[in-house]
Amino acid sequence: MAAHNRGLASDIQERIKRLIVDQRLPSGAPLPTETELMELLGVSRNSVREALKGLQAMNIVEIRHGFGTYVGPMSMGPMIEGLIFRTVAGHYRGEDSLLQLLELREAVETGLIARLAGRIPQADLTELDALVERMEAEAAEGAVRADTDRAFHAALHRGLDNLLLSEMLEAFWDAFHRVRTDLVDLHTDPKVTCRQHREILEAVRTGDVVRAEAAVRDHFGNIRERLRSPHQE
Amino acid sequence: MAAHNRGLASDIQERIKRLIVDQRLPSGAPLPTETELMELLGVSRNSVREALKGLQAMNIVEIRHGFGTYVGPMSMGPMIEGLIFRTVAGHYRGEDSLLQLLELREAVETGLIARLAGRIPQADLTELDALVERMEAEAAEGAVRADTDRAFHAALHRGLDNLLLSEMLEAFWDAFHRVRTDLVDLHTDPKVTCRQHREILEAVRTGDVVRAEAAVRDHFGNIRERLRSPHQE
DNA sequence: AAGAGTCAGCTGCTCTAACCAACTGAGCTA
DNA sequence: TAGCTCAGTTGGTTAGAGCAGCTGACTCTT
Repeated sequence: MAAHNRGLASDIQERIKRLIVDQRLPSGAPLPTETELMELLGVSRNSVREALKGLQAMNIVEIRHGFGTYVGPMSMGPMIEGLIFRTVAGHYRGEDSLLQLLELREAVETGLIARLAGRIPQADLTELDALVERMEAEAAEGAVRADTDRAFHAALHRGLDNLLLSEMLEAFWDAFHRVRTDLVDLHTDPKVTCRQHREILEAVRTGDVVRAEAAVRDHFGNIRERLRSPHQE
Repeated sequence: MAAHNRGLASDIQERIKRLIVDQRLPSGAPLPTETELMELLGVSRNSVREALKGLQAMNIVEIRHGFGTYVGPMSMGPMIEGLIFRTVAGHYRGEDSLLQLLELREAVETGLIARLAGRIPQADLTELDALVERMEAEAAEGAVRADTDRAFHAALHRGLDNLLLSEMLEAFWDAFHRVRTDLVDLHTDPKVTCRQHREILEAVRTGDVVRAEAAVRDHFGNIRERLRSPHQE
């Protein structure tokens, strides 16, 4: 039993969370209505709503106006928002928050590539081939679309069969991309980007762990260099 | 301008976030009181409070009863809670959520160790030595305290000079530890754990990248094996 | 009988107004 | 001067009223 000194709202949140865990409610399952919760927990409607707002912010519950309250997907969405806000706020204060975010991505992807090398399903390899080709076509026309880069990294990690890891990586990518487009202009050379993605793909295809790690480091190192110099306004 | 169709509370949250970013408010800076926000934004106190509850859940604001509302530390605290809840809920539904969490930690720490090898400040090395010794003393008496393990991993990554990374790793550690102690019993051999920590330390001290990576993988691999077999009730 | 429109009723959303509880700091007391 | 008290400020909680979105059954039309 926690949250005894931290206010009623926290207490209610804990009780609702317990309700979900104890009853093994899956994502999408309906929760009691506000009125029911109010009677069930013996608190006012307002307190119930404030508690739900907190849970909603963490994607633990999902509230649909005029319909009901449901167990949320518990995705990493809120973390993205939190990361973005933290990074933006830090950036404006002169911190190197965007660089820190990039280093985080680099650490995870570097740590994973060894496990991926030589173990990617054929289907995913085919998709990655198509993505690199699309990337090269887009590069020839000027710039690589953000979607394509995101899809490449997502497809790369699909073979891990680890939903948490995939979501986390996509969250980091999203946060980085949003802040990057809002705040700084990186001027990466699209052709270099393509070459680096192809290198990563070939390395994991052949199962060459060392080469794969080097390729990933190279890719991120490229962005990191661009990030270090020309971004202070 | 976003959040026009997602309710008043979201709208208010966006406006408060903008207030923080636009005015470059650092963590700990005071925000307007509820009454002031209510007048400033032209909404009822109730709506202001619901919006603040959401921001509080993400550590973007910090509310102190009878004192005021302040810019929050924007730490990873909420993410820990979210991760824990997600992992616990997933575990009870029969998913391998705890294993996924461990793999996430493994990925990050493995990806970082190469950057650390040979570059750890002498002061941190001294502290790590002391921690391993403490760990060995505790192992001799039965079991290694969780604090000690946490402190080792924290000290290891201090040299990175990346607050986001450090906080994220500690968040992962905390979430894993909380779920592990609540849900499963791993029965790791304390002496083996000690040996693995010492191996990691020696590898980074000598700057041997390959050995360091192997040591980290070995350490996590050990826990991973214990996790795979005997945990379904 | 089949389709479209309407409406009652659920649901969550917002507001107002009052009072409770925690903390601070000025002023009083010893 | 040290400590206490208390008024004022801030957030916490409750209550009740009315608004707004969604669903599904009912009705009217074809």
